Amino acid sequence: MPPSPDEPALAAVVPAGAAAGGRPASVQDAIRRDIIAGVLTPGARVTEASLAQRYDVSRVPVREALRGLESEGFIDSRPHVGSRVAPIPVPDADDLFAVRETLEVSTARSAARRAAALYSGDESPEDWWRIRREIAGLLDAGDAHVAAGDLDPLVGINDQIHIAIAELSGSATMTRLLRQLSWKIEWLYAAEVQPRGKRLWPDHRVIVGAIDAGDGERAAALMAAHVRESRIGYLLRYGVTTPSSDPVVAAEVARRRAPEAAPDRPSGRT
Amino acid sequence: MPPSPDEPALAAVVPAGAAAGGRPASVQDAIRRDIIAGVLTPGARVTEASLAQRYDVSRVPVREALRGLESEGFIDSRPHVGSRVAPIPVPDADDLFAVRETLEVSTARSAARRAAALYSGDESPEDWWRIRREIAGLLDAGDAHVAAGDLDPLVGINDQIHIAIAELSGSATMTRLLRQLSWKIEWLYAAEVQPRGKRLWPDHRVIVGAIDAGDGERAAALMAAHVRESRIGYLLRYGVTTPSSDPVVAAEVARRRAPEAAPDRPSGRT
DNA sequence: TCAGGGACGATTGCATACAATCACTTCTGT
DNA sequence: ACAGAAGTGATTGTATGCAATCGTCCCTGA
Repeated sequence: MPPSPDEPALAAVVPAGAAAGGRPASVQDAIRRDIIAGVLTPGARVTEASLAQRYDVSRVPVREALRGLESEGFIDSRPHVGSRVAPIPVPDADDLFAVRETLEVSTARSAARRAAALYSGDESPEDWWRIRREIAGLLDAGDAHVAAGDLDPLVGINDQIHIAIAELSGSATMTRLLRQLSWKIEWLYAAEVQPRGKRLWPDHRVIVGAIDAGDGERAAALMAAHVRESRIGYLLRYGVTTPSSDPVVAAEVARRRAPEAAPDRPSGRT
Repeated sequence: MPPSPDEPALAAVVPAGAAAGGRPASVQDAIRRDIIAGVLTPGARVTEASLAQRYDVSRVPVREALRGLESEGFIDSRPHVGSRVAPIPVPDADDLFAVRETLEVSTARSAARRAAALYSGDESPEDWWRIRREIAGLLDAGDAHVAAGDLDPLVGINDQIHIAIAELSGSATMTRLLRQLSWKIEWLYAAEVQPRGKRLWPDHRVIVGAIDAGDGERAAALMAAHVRESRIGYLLRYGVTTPSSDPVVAAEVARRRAPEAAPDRPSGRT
């Protein structure tokens, strides 16, 4: 049961970052976005003064932003010395995906259970439909981009859908953790050169469908397969040599890597 | 192979929090500690001025601390209005333990693998032995407390051991995530009235032994069983009614709850 | 008696100014 | 020529002061 699509769908793509909100959180978001986007490269020295000038604020909001980014792992800073952009956590990629799998499976299951409770009239949270509409808009926006062959925005939209599903689960704690994790994983993707495939995109509608149906176990299973697939895809494309901590994932990576070089590539090169 | 125990072992218990370090992070740590300890109760209004007076600093460090605590989920704050201590995430308990399980299994495995690489002479990180000594001290300290029947400090020591194992894994990202998770779980325990059992304490030496032996899969399996057991224990003691998202855990909770009321209690009360 | 509007108090958000600390350079002595 | 130490510049850490914003109380009017 899709919600009323009378809201402007594409608008949901923009406000995720919250650019000029006047709050220091926006400075933190802005810096983080620049780090993830590669504008601020790992190892680069960042002084409070330069950031203050760059984002046209005083040093105070910059300081608060830097502290937050430090606790998120994007900034390494030493007292009285200064701050640097942290290295991209490529060695942690497999583990990050593993944690994400656990998190998202939980949130998908909870979201579906909450949907079931909603339809049976047990509770009617006001946020539900707003988030549900936002997801509908994101799905449509992603479809449009896929149809247009413009795959770059898909990474961000993808993350927003997953976070919105977490919000649907009603757990602020899980949503917060997942958001942090998504930033890290987005950063990982930024370190990669090859474009991401669009093969996994249709999964989202199926997962949201399971949530709408209130089928917790199905939503969980679908989400598990979805995240696992993206994990395998990342490990394959990035050419991570150390085997995954998950035996199933490791085996699948090995299997796909072994027989023919690259199915996508025209001429296989051993 | 236990490391040289010539260092002051008990000293490792104290500096984990880092009380008066002069840095704003210490203010953040102090406030978080008070929240977890229950000094600042959930829902309590906290103004920057009152906190500044309480910790004898200016409003600026307090502001930075509040921002950090907000992104960690300990503080809910609204712009221009104020901040409150967030509610204890009891509904997320099962999920938090699930994520912790994934995280810790990964860190234990990585730590053991790194130990194996260390013994084969591939690399010799300088931090390794320092952390390994710290763990040894924590294990001894915990043993002493257990022998003395003083179980209260065990919760903190327990967390420190798990975090130290994460540090042993060499992944700053995983360590950071786990630290955040540990704070949350410690907070959950603070909401509980019954004392924690000491039954799981001996597990730690076995896990560390597997790490020392460089046996990654054994360390991972042991850690999985250990965290799962603490998860079951929490769900049982706290009387969480909704079944765990993990079928195995849910079944075990149901099984132990069904037959006799409470094996620990002298006179079972249905 | 109750609804609506305006003013006040309190608190946050921000910018500026100053003190403390560290890294680097340069100077001196052997 | 080289080692060590003091000075200097830059950057962070903190305090104070002011402006913007929100919640609340009270006042006015019907």
